[in-house]
Order: sequence, then structure tokens, then C-alpha cells
Amino acid sequence: MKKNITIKDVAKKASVHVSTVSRALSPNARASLSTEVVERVRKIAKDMGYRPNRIASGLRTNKTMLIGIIIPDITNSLYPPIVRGVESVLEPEGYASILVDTDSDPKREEKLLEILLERGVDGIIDAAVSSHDLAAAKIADQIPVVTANRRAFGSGIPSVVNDDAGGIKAVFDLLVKNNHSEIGYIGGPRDLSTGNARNDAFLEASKIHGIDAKPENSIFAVKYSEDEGSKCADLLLERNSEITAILCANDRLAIGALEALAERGLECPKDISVTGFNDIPMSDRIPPGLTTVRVLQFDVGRISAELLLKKINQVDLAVPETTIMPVTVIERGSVSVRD
Amino acid sequence: MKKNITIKDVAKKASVHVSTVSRALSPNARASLSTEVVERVRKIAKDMGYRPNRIASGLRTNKTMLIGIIIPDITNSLYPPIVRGVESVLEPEGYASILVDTDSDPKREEKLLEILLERGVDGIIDAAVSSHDLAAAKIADQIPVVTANRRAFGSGIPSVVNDDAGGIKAVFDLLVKNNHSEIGYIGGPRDLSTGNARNDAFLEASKIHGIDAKPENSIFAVKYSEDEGSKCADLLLERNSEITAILCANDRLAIGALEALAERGLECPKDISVTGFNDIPMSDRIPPGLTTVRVLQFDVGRISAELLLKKINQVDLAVPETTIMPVTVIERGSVSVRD
DNA sequence: GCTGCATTCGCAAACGATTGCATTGAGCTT
DNA sequence: AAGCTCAATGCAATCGTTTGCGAATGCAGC
Repeated sequence: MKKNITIKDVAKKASVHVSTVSRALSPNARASLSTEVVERVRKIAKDMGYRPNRIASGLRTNKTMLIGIIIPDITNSLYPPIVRGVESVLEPEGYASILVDTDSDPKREEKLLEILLERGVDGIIDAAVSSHDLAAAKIADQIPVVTANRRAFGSGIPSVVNDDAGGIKAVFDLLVKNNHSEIGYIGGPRDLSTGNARNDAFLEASKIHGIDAKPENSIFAVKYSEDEGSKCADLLLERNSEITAILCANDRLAIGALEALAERGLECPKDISVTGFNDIPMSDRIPPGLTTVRVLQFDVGRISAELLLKKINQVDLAVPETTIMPVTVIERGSVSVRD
Repeated sequence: MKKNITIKDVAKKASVHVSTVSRALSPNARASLSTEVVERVRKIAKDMGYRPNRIASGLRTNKTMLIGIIIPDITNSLYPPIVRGVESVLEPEGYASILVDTDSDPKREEKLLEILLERGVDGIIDAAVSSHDLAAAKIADQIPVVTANRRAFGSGIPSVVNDDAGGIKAVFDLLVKNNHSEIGYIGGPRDLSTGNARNDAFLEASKIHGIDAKPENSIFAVKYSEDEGSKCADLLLERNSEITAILCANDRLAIGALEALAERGLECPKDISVTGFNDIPMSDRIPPGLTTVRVLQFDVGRISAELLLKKINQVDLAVPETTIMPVTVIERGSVSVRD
């Protein structure tokens, strides 16, 4: 594996000083050089196959052009679109991204934040924050941070999230419109802002529609998984067999719920309606087709990155603390109209 | 945002030379120092909140402890497990990874490889190579590269792949065992090693079973997508209505095929059986449950990373050029037994 | 008390790029 | 022709670490 060509090699071949090469290659500094020299140096550099060393440049300028992306788990289909959204704005600007997974472990999140700092990332997109995240808050006054999909309450970290409340209310409305009144709720984890917001919204929606939110009709999953969804659905039905619809804080919970229904010999939507949240891939293909709330994860990532760039480039520019992305109810087969 | 603490600050506070601090903090060099000094320096460094600057260290040592992961598209559920597998071995060794998506565009792949080199990654895992990839081959003699899930024929790049041939033969066997003999085939893209291998295996399996592989029973998708699967299935059925089973080179093609069947009013598996490849998430939940070939993507990533580490640490150590991971047929509902 | 050898640490040069400042020289003014 | 300006380029320090080498110290052996 051969030695890399440096700016010094180019300088020698062009018989100019290294600083001249540096300037010739830098779009900004180029102006202070004669066009002939710029042309000559650039040609020589190209011919020699010169490849700038971003490490050296990063050391000198204190900008690595790297950003860190923290997510709970890339195998969870909710997160890849966020990553792509982030990349869609960062890559054209010359940034690359270091991706890390926390596995929803706050300890790991803290450690990974530290690792990212060691590597001198210019900013961090954190999609793995807990609702009251101390680690993230601490990091956020050392380096620009934006949270995506979730928020860390009281941290002052700008966040880009989906309209969790609006989505829940909308599906609630839909259920009520279809004459459901005994509605079960499988909530999200309370230590996540999404869980928080959706749970609160469910209560509020009940109140608005004048429906008594009986405690036995609500249950809270400890994590967003299919298994949890099944368990919760089972409990719900044991506690109240009058339930005609189950509103779930998340698609995976909903899929689990569907499974639990099937095992009990209950048919969806004929016997019981089910709704989800997120519109994850395949939720249209799982029978009877999940009625759910579509979120714009790509755009969540995109806008997070835009905000982050602003914070990086203009340190004390005020950016919106909370950006809420619109959601849309996607009606499929899992909700029936009662008579 | 406050200035970072450097080794120099620690040195001053400990009233020792920076080199002493460096050695005290390095697990290897630590031995050449007295234990008292080591202890004292480490304590002071910790108390001051010293955080090593990997950029500076990388410049000096010419090792960034970064590796690049190239995949076609992280939103394709086939790839996240590979990424996690890679991370599972690299993270404990102190590596972080830069993830990039090619969108299956060879031009982009080439550009991204260049970007990774500029950033001084210590090695690259490429899961986006085409079957005859020149860009990857060129890069591979400048820096350690391992391909995952796919291979670049004739490039000499070590690859970790699934037993594509074995998987296809196994499902073929299964179909034959269930008395299917008029078998349609939706093949993979020819410019991918997976497509290549699976297509060849289909032909070979036909021969083994003494089944005439009629040209009109085979069709090749230009990419692995549900849409392509639908289109191909339609064509297949138009060309030969006697087909009783469609063997697909990939789950997404199979899902598309299932859709096409449904639109034609054909029932799977009663009228036509369908098989896939990969066992992607949700393929168990899509009715009637896809019979497919399970691949060990996490392990593909894991072993790729292990190979890469070996190449990084011992430049001229011979590593296996091809590592083939075992596959298993997962029987679900999409294959019927004919009488 | 001197020599010799280890042990422990400091010195300073790298790594490759960037950038404020100094220098050069050409062209212009008077 | 001297003085001046300004454009174009060179000089050298710097970013934070690592590491080969050499200096200092201490101790053992004689």
C-alpha cells in the first residue's frame, strides 16, 4: 500500500510553496493567487492523484466535517429514513456521518456521546434521547446538538418531532366517528417523549369527546415492541371485554395487538379495531392493513440536519427550540364502522 | 462553548512533560513510567476532564480508528443487520464507523470510496459492490477492503457472502418434493453477485432434477424491488399459465409476486406457490407467510469486520478470499403440496 | 569512589494542512 | 528616478499527539 501524496509533494513538483498549493486548492483562498498558478497547481495536484488529508485539515481548523448520529437501533425501520434525511442535507455540504446505536441504553448513549466528542464531530443529531436526558443536555453546551423524532424536555436542545398529540387525536376522532366509544389504549414508554406526548393526547382526546378514560382501558408498554403489544392487548381484553377498538401508541405495539387478537380467535376489524402510529414499512401489507398515522421521518432528519448546520455555522444564532412536523392518518382496513 | 483540555494542560498541572502524559495515558507505553507518575497523571487527567483528541492522534499515527461501511441503502431492511454485525466487533476494539449509501449507483459508490479515503478510514466494508466492480478493486490495493453480502468477481477482495446457490437449490428441492415441476423463476439483477449466483443455481437445480428450464419460465428483474416482482410475475404468468410455483431470487420480488397474484385473483399457495430469499423482517407476517431462505446478515457483518481487522493489523496476512455463510429454508405458508 | 547499567523522564521532531504576516517585485505616480 | 501601492507568493507557527533518542538519576558491583 503506497504512501499518500501530500500537499508537499505537489508543492515540490509545481515548484511553489506548500501554502500556495493550499490556497490554490481552497475555493476561498484561491482568489488571492494568480489564475495561472491556480490552474497549474490544480492540474498537477490532479495528475499526481493528490487527495487532501481531512485529518490534518481537521486538526488545524478544528472542524472535522463529521457529524454524529445517535439512534436507538438501526434495525428498527423507524430510524433509517431519519438517517437518510440527515445525509441528504449533510453530504452535499461535505459532511460525513458517524452512526452509533444505543440499544435504548442510557449508559451506552452517554458513552457514545463521549466517543463522538473524542472524534471531534462538529455536531450531533440525537434520535435516542430519553424524555429527561441529562447526558445529552450536558453535551449540548459543548457542541451543537439537535434531537430528532424525540425531545429531551427542559434541556434547551432544539428538537424536530412529529405531531404526536395531533396524530393520536386524529385517530381517536376517526374511531369516534366510526361509533367506537369503548376504546382501549396501549401507551408508549413513559421515559420517551413520544410516549409522553401520545399518552397525554389520548387522555385529552377522551375528554374532548366526553368519553370517560377508564383506568382499566389504558395500559403502558415498557418498550415499543410487538411482544409488548401482544401482552398489553391481552391484559386489556381481560380487564374489559366490552372494548371495540384498541388505539396503540405505535405500529409495533399494534402489530403485536393484532397477533394477540388472532390468537384469541378475535377478528380485526370485525370484532375489534386497531390503530397504530408511524406507518412503518409493511404496515400496509399486514392484514387487514393497519390504519395508522404517517410520520415524515425523512423530513424529520432533513430538518434536524438543517438546524444543526445553522447552529454549527452561526454559534449564537437562535433556532426554533421545537419544530413539529405534520402527520396524516392513513386509513386502511383495521378500523371498522360500528352501527 | 469552552476550549478543550489538551495533553498540554494536563502536563502543566502535573508538572511533567507532555510526552510523559501521553505515555501515562497509553496502555502500552505506560510500562516505561513509574507507577506513581502514571497514577498521578491519570488522576489529574480524569479530574480535569481530559478527553483525548483522536484527530491529532490519528494524524501522528496514521490510524484514525475509523472504518467505512458502504451499503446500497440503509432503508433496505437487508442491510441494518450487517451494520450491527460489523459494529459488534469493531466498537469493542475502539473503532467507529462512517456509514454511506450508494443508492445502487456505481458512480456514487466510486465517489463515496474516495470520500472515505480522504477521511483516512483504516478499512472499508463494502456491501454495495457490483459483480465486476472496478472502483472497489482499485481502492483495495490502497487500503484493506472486505465485501459483505456480495462479492466482486476477480477483484481479489475478500468477501463474506451467503450460500446463494445452496439456498436456491434448497427451495427448489422443496418445491420438487411438493410435486411442483412447472416452476417459474424471477431472477436477480445480473450485475450483482447475488443475482448471478442465484440465477446459475436455479439452472443447475433444474438440471439436477431433470426439469427442463424453459426460457419462458425465467425472467430477470433489473432490481430487487416489489414493483419488479409484480411485473415479472405478470409476465411469467402470461407466458405460461401452467406454472404452479414461482421461485424468487429475493423476498421483495416475492412480495411483489404475491401482490400480482392477488390482483389476478389467484390464491397463494392454493393456485400458485411462491418462495423468497433473505427472510426479511415481516416476511412471516405477510400472508400466507413467505417460505424463504434465511440468511445470517448479522454474522455476515460480524465476520466481514473480523476479516477486516485482521487485514488492518497484519497487512500481509492471508485471509480467506471467500467465506460462505450457511442458509436455512424457512417453511411457511406460501408453498402448497400438489397431488 | 568510580564505572556501568537500568530506569525514568524530557526534548524535539514529526504527521499534513491552514493562515497571519512578511517579503518580493511590478506598475504607477509625481 | 525615487517613492508608493498593491497583488502575488513565501515563511513559519500552529493544531494535539506520538515516539525515537538522549539526558539524568539512582543503584549495584568492584
